[in-house]
Amino acid sequence: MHDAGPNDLAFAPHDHSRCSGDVMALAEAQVAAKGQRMTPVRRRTLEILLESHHALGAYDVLDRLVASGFGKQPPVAYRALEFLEEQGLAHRIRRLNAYAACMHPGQAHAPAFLICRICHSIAEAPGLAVTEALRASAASMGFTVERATVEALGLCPACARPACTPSDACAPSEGGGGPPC
Amino acid sequence: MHDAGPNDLAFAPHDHSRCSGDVMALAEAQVAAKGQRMTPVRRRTLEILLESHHALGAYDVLDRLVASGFGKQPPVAYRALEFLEEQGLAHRIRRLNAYAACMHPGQAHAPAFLICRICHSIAEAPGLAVTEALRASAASMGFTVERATVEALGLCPACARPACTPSDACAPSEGGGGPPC
DNA sequence: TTGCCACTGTTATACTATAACGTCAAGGTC
DNA sequence: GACCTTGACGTTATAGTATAACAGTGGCAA
Repeated sequence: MHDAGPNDLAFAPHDHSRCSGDVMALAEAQVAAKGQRMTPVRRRTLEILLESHHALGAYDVLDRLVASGFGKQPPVAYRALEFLEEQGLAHRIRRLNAYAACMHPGQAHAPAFLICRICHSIAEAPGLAVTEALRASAASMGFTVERATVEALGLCPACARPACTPSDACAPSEGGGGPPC
Repeated sequence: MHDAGPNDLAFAPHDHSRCSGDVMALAEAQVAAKGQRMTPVRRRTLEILLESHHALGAYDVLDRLVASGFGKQPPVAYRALEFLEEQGLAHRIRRLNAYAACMHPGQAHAPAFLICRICHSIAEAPGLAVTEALRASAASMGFTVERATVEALGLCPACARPACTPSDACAPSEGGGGPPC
C-alpha cells in the first residue's frame, strides 16, 4: 500500500499545473494499460477534478461539463465519476457528498481523507496503519472488512495557524494566489 | 475512550428487549443530566432506532413517527435525529445515508462502524486504535483531526459462514427469529 | 401577566442520485 | 460489405435525501 507522506502537496504551495499534469498522464497510461477507454467526457471530468485540491459535487462537475459542450443531464456526470472511481482515479468523499481526484493513481492505497473545515481542501493521508487498525478491531468482533471509508474533518496546516481566520487569504475563496487551501 | 469488545452484541444472539431497554434508560439519564429534554418525539425516535441493529433512513424513521401520531414532514425526523446525534445517542452512517442508535451512550468513544453488506447489521467496533492511527497519520501532514468518520463494509460473523447465503435465515429479511442479523 | 425560549409542525424547495430507454460509432465476424 | 455485438453517450423521468423559513404552542422566569 501507498503512504502519501511528504509527497502529498495538497496542503503545501506547489506548481499545481505540474502536479495535476503528472496525475493526468499517469491516469491516461493506467486506463490504457487496463484496456479501458479514456473518452472525452471522462478525461474532461478528471481534468475538472484536478483543477484544485477540493472536492466537487456531482452537479458542480456537471455544470462544468456542460460548459465544455457535453450533455447536461445528471447521468453524464455520475457515469464519468463512477468510471473514474472504478479505475481508482477519483474518490468519493462521503461526508461531503462530493468527489475528488486521486492524487496517487496506480498506487494501491487505502485512502484516509483529510478535509479542512475552513478552506475545504482535501488531502489523502497515509491510510495503511489506519486500515490495519480497523481490520484488527473488526476481527475482534468476527467481522471481515472488505472496504473502508476513513474521513477526518479538521484543520489543515495553513488554517490551523492562529492568524489565519476565515477572512484571511486561506479562506475558501476561489480566487487569489494565496495559500494552497 | 470505550472499546466495545465482547460486550457488543449486534452480531450475537441476545435478549434484544433488554439490550435496547438498557440503552434507553442510560439515554434518559444522560439527557436529564445534561439539562436537555427528552421529549416524546425524541424518545420515540430513539426507540425506533433501537428496535434493531440496523441503520434506518430518515424517511423510514419519519414513517414510523407518523404511525405514532407525530408530524409527517421531514424536519420532524431530521430534528429528532440531529438532537440524538448531538447528545451522542445516535450515529449517522454516511455510507448508507442512515442513522443508528448508539449502543454505548455516555461512554466517550470514537466509533468505527461495521456494516454487513449481506444482512445490513450495524455494530460499533472499538475505534480507539483506529482513531489514534488516523490522528498520527494526519499529524504527519500537519493536519489536526477534529472529527472522524470510520466505516467498514464487509461481512458479519453469521453472513461470513459459507453456508449462509442471502437466501438463508440471516438474509436481510425483517421477520423470523434467526441469527441477529 | 408579560415576554422569552425551546419545541413542534407546516410549506416549500434544494440537493443528490439512479432507472430506463434511444442512438450512435467502433470493431469483429461472416 | 453486411451484419452483429458492445460500450458509451444523451435523454426523460423519477426517486431519495436534506434544509430553509415561518407559525403556533406551552412552559417558565421576571
